[in-house]
Amino acid sequence: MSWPDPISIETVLERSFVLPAPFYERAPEVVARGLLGKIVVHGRTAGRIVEAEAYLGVQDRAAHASRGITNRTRVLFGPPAHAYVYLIYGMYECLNFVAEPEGQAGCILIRALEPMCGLETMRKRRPAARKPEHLCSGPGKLTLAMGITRALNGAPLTRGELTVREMGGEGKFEIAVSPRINVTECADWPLRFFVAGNAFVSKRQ
DNA sequence: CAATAGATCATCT
DNA sequence: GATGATCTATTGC
Repeated sequence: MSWPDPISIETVLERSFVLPAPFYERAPEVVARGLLGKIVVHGRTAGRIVEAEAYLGVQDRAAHASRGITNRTRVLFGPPAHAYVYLIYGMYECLNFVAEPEGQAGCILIRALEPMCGLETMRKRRPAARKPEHLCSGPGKLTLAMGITRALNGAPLTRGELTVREMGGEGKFEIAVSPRINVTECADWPLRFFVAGNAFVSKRQ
């Protein structure tokens, strides 16, 4: 039993373009919505974003940025279109994209991907996954499957080994909204966005 | 199916 | 020294 790629990495690279930096230079909730359907590429693995959460600046007590600038949160206050990767619960890494103009904090947590390329590589990295739907259906899962680590903290998303792309021919899809998962502060803010009905999101909808 | 315990550590108080 | 933007295995229905 093998899990074939729905599309080859070569085709993805040919038919897509890298999202330009100004795309990220907006409010996190706007960027989060816009990121749904876009493609994260790292090496020969790629996945379509189907779930993302917005984290705002100082006014959002659930956001790391609410504590101000520290060693960890420095990149959150830096220029947009860069990766913010941190360790959570001592075991897993979470991938975020920095939003807002430089000097202003805000980011988007990528919570789930629909795997497109490198499924077999992902499966080797995540033996516990029994179906493709389990490969990237959570923030800790997708970083493992894609091979993304803190070494990429602060890396640009517009060039280099980690990029985010848009591919034409994307059909329309419905966007659903809910409160963010596992946050205790600002727990009722509707800042989680996902593709309605998609089987690859992290929790039941 | 749902609920829960345990693993494990950088970060900030 | 307490606390997580989590995942998995296990238990119990």
